[in-house]
Amino acid sequence: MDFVFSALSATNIFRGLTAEQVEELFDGRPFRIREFERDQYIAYSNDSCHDMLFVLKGSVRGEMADFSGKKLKIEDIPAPNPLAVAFIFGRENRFPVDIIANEQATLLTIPRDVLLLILQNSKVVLQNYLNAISSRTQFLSNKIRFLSFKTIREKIANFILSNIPKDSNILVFRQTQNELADFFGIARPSLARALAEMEKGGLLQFERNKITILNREKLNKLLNN
Amino acid sequence: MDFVFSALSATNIFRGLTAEQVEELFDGRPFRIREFERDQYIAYSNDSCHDMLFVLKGSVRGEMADFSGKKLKIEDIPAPNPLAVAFIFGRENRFPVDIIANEQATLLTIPRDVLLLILQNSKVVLQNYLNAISSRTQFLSNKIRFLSFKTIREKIANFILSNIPKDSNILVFRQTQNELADFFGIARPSLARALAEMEKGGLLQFERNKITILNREKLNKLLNN
DNA sequence: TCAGTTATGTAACATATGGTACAAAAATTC
DNA sequence: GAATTTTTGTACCATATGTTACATAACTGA
Repeated sequence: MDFVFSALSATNIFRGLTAEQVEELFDGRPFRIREFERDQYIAYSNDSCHDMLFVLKGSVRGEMADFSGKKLKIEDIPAPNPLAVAFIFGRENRFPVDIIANEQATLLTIPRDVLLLILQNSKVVLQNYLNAISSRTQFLSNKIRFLSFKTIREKIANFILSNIPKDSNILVFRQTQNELADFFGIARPSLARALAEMEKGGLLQFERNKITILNREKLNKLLNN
Repeated sequence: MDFVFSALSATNIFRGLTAEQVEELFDGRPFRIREFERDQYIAYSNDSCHDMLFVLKGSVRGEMADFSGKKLKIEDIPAPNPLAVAFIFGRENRFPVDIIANEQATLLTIPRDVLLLILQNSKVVLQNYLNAISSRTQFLSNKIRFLSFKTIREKIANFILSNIPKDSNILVFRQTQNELADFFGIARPSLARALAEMEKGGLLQFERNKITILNREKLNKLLNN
């Protein structure tokens, strides 16, 4: 049972506490440990969600099921990590995804009420929890902001200006053009073409995975036409 | 000063408490009231965010400033409502937007530490707060899901299947096609054309603002090509 | 060094969507 | 109910992006 608390103390939610302090916080309150086999369903999309889950061992994935039941997108969550932090609370507290074990996995289940008690009893955990959920919101906000750029050139300009060091005009990206194109949700040749056109237009120079900004003004302008 | 607590008790964060109970919770802890004129800046994008804000009177707006400083998008927040619930916590606790008064407005400022204390002292407020921030996450998740549909037909299929009553094949929408097109982020004639094509394909029938599903199968298929 | 593999640059074509325009239909106002 | 405004349906064209294909360049492992 010891490993439960030490695994928990390694999560972002209980960060800053020792295994002993975590154990103290639980103070004998109920939780459940469950084992899952590879490909076993842990929760179904649309299930209502009363408990907080932690992956203690192994890893699980979230699959977005669609109207006809076919799988769509995947998110992997390795141990030790909390699961769906934002879905226990909120108006529609249902799982938006199927949760499935990638391999033999150990999960911890904490009833929402117990979680609430813990949050009230530990300022550290409360702050960690708020941080986690807030970071997620901010992550999603950025994602939406990114998706709101319509043209490929806008996406490129946004990517460059967001990732380039403040004191330099050179950006070297680690991804391949293919990965970048996937990240942008566009086709690879379209990315190459757009870069080539921007080069022709005197905005930048590029060579494989190195971009040099030539005209920051114009790049900026692209983003608020 | 009474109106402060009664305004607060009308927000989703203090819902369920009377003005007196809210006052008790504050227990003399510090907060600040500030007045703003129309078009006055309340916070600048990228300012770090130490305090929670409540709009007590009037209304404010969030404007996303872009790299070159020009405005982009707008979100209106009327009184009485909390402001940027998710930005006080999290990794990058900075305002992602400029906050500007739409009219004469009264704002309440609560230091983060005081907020944390209140969250620990009131299970109701804590739960409300978690609900608020979770709902926002879920809202954003749905938004992203929606944005991930690329073609207009996919968007339409998703819209129909999400909004149609379970026991019926008829969807009547209140918006004009123009509003719907804006919501989808597409041009109005493109929406009309897509609907006409789907009608030709035998997926649905439509007439002004009434859509009848003819082939639910095919609509489903559109969403997981 | 060489052979094989992967990544990149580019071209030709197909297609989806945006922009514009306009007529018909419906709704609104007087 | 006539006049005006808004909404809808549709056509035409311009353009951005996807698709496919292929040649070249860079990388990788023996």
